[in-house]
Amino acid sequence: MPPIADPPRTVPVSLTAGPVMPALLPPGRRNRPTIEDVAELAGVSRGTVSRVLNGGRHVRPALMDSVNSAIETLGYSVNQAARNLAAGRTGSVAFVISEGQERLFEDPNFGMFVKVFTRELRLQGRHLLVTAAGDHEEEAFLGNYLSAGHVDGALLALPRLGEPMLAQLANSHLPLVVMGRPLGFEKALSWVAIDDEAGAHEMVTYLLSRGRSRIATVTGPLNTSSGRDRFEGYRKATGEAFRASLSAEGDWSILSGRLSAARILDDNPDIDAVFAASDLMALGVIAALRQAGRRVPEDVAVAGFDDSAAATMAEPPLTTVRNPLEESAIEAVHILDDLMGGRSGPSQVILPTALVLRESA
Amino acid sequence: MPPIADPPRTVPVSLTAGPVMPALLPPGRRNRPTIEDVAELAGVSRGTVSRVLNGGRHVRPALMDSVNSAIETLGYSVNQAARNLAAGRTGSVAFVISEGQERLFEDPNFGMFVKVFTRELRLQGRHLLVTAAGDHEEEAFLGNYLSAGHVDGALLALPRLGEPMLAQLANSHLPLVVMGRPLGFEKALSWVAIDDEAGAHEMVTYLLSRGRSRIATVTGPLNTSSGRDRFEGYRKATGEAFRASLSAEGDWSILSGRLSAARILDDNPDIDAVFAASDLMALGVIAALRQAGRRVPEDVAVAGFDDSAAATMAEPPLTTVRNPLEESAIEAVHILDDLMGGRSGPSQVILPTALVLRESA
DNA sequence: GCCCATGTTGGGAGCGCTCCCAACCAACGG
DNA sequence: CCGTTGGTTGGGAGCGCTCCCAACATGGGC
Repeated sequence: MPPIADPPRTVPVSLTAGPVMPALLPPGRRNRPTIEDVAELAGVSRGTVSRVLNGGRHVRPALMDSVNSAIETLGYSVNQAARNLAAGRTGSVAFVISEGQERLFEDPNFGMFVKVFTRELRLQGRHLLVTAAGDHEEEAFLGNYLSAGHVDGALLALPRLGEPMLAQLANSHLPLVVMGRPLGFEKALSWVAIDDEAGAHEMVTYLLSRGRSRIATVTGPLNTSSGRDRFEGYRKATGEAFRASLSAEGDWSILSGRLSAARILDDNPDIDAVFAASDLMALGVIAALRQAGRRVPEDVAVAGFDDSAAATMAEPPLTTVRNPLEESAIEAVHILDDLMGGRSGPSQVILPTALVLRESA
Repeated sequence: MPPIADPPRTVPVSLTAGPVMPALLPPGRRNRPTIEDVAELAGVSRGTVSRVLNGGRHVRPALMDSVNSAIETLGYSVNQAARNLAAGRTGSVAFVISEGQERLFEDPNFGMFVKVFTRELRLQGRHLLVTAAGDHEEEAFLGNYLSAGHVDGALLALPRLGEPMLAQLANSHLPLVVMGRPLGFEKALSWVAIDDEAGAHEMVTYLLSRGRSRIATVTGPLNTSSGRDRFEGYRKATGEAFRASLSAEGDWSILSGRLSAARILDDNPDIDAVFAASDLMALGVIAALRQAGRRVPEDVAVAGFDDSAAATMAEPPLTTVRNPLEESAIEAVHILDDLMGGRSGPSQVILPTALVLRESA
């Protein structure tokens, strides 16, 4: 097939019914039926079709039916760009994460959030935009981008304290929902969190009730609210028995669990339980314990937090605290919807956790 | 602050509060400067600004500068909805995954793809829409949605053979790029894959060269091209020594690695190496080996595939095959861009792998 | 039977951009 | 000097929708 340069602009095509397409029509345009086509077929006006499309208020049932069947036969679906332009919204919501650690992307929570956000948002006809700020420069850029009206709202997962972006966005008038408790902005912002402290407290109390008395802990990063709160739960539950040398700070990862447990074990060979603030760290703890010749759970009980997939796959299966991630995500999207619709002011939700008993403790 | 109805069009507001907004302005609209504002400030026409915005062809450098500085001072940024509507494209690209296994979302690859796709697409002014089809009904819905012109193109991660959606989409005229080799559509579609077979072959050959002679393998799912190809590489490298009982099929997960290795070990207590088709399965293999009293790598060498984060964190660190995920993702987005721009037809890319030697083998 | 409240319906006026054509300009050759 | 060429510029005409208002039904109360 020889390449043809500059085909004649007007091609004298013989009668092919329907509009002859210049073949180079921008992708996506391709004769999609418009609201006008639907209106004509249904014998109503544009306005009525639009009303049906938006819930059908003030439309007679009979008309609704004919509009709907016209939509069906034409295979019509609304053009989001047009809708967004006319309605003055963008139809998309940002999922903002600080990518301080590359690792965040390998975090199962991330995938879960993306999945649930996407699904729930689509029910509202909105899109999810995943945005990550690597360094501070990107962060500033992102802040501007978000404030500039490219999105209708944002879901934030900025776990660390004192994130500069949080302050910037909090002042931007953009509807926001924070995943986790945003320390310093608890009143001003909407957020969805779980009861980290209660969950940790319950777990440690359980351990105590099973006769374990020397309980160590590997905490999450103490510059995150979850890290702090879970530690606080541990601290309160241990009460008088609390000793600083029984705790070490991890970073949620398997490796940090192993290292922290090894360190604790050096100074406290007599521990009989370890509460790890995440399942992954619990995995590391078990590895360290084994290496030190301890049996789990006979010699040392191990408990995790999150009830992630890793918990069931562990050997032995992990006793842990259920972290209702999916519910959190759904809740967040609903709150954001209300916020964007001007239906409510800042609201906060704290979801309960639950003990999940398996074999490791 | 009393609400002000209909503020005069030009308000000499002090810098603090910004423009006084009529409170009920639809979200996202909020007085964003338009292309017209920029044109006025720069003393040119709308058309010229638009040209600058789209690359600046046919615009005098002097004008470009003044337009750009007007953009700067106004903090203007283009309204995507308007641009998309006028240009007849949607500005978004779908990332389609079959969610046969819930697990996919916990797959680090998923996060990596989302991240890289998002980043690269944004450079093109496009958005990523993550879409997953759970059951067949959702799948049909999704197929329609995609074909209906809601996106300009799609990136597909449908690893299993004979995905019905693949056939549907392949006929839809929608620009597509498949991640991995789409068996049955190798010629018709664009795709980006890695050389699974060569990578596996190289690894097994390496194991052989180190004196290991009874090499087992835990394969990936054999209804995926990667699963097949990696197995094929193993098979060819083992040559005459190949024995069916030395292989077992896994599903990429840690657990399946452990179970498969245990099974192989039962029949073949004398193996001296295991090639697992994924790092996660290699982790499971190591666990099973340990449980059976074998030392790694002294008694049995273990090799993985992917060079994921899990590989470095393993104990001992995993010898594995590097899977250039990020490069694949970038390549896919570029190919899709060319496809959407009508700049090229279907094209296929196979990226090379590389041996990563660590301590497990 | 008339009036008003309430519930529907039609269609004009944009939303902010790109596309495209006509108008313009400068430089060049004849 | 004029016509021509090729690069630049302005601005009209939409893209497909929502919003809103005026017009029109309908029905109950008087």
